[in-house]
Amino acid sequence: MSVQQSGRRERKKAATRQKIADTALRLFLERGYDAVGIRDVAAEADVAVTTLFSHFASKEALVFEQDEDFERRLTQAVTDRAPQEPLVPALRREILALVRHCTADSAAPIWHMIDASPALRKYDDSIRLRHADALAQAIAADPALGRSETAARTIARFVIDAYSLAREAPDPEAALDEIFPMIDAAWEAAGAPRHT
Amino acid sequence: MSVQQSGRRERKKAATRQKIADTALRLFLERGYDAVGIRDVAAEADVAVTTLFSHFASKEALVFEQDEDFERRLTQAVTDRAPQEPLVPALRREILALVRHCTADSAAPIWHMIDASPALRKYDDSIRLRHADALAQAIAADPALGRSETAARTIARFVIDAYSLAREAPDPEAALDEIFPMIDAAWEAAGAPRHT
DNA sequence: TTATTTAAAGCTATCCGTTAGTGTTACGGT
DNA sequence: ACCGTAACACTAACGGATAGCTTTAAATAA
Repeated sequence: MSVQQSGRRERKKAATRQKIADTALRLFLERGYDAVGIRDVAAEADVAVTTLFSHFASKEALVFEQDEDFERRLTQAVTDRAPQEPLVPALRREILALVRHCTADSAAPIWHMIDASPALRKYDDSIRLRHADALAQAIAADPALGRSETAARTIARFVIDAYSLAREAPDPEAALDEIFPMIDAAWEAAGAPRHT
Repeated sequence: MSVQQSGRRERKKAATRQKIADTALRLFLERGYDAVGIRDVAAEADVAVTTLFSHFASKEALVFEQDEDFERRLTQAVTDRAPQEPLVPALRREILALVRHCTADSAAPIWHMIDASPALRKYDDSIRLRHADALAQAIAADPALGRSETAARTIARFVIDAYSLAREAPDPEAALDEIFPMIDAAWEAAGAPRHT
């Protein structure tokens, strides 16, 4: 039961996963998401359909492969911020970085594809909501903030809203400039139940 | 082209639709959403599967039959409010009524079923987002409010968040008491670009 | 080394939601 | 009475996803 980190097995598994993801994204961008079937992806990646689904939970998940650290980055923006740095600006910085990342030219075709597919949009929405839950937990867990759990959940949602609103806005950074003062005001209005 | 409201045809169509919805909801509550297939519902309602799908766009839509006026009620809360009544309290009243409606004992089993099914939760989330778009339009269309389109979209999202957060909270009304002051602060912070 | 265990991948067959194609019935307008 | 068409039915299939079982090959024990 030695803890071999880089056995051949795990490398091969990771390679298979990567090959599937790469193939899928390539085919999706070439022919369109709806025009490519799971069987096409599996055949082109030279794996069985069951293997594909042992690596990815659904067809949509193939597209959001890279997006995995979104949740981690947001929660770390809360937990790893400088001592006594206020919450909202820290979150704003991270959201700005994330929005820039997904509106960059390199990511544009992918997000264009997502926006064009109802199934992908729906999937994106639902993972964002799960991210909001994680963010809410991180906020609620910080005793220095001293807000109720409801306030934490609420602000977490608002921050996720900021991300998706900015992503869809014609000028994402200007949208954030407008939304975050609103979030800040909401956060202040939530008050600190006990701060003596 | 007379506007016959109660032709036999339309009555029969409505009856068929109602029978399908009733049958579906009954079977779902009896045996569980996942344990009942579309073919089961169609057989029990004595219609063809294709007929079922000509009345409802998806299996999930069968569950949200009643919930159709959600969007209309919210947008009307904006457009039909008393002259010069501020926006946020009007929205708060309506959200409170909607939350009470869906947390009432009669609706409890349905919402329990929804919360238990990932597919239904996802569907619910996505229709709420579409409702937010409609609400944003209603807000942006009111010249008396004088907020930017981004601010309108943002507040609309926040209001929808309030609904779903309250619905899931242990004490929904207390949650609204906490969330709406935050929304109000956000709305005030958005300011009125031109009000002279 | 050889043997054993176990994780990864494969194959087959199928379920289930959903849709296309094609009729058939019966209501409504003329 | 006639015709157009809306509602519904039937068959067949498509595409995503899964269950059950076998095969391959890496890790570990002997």
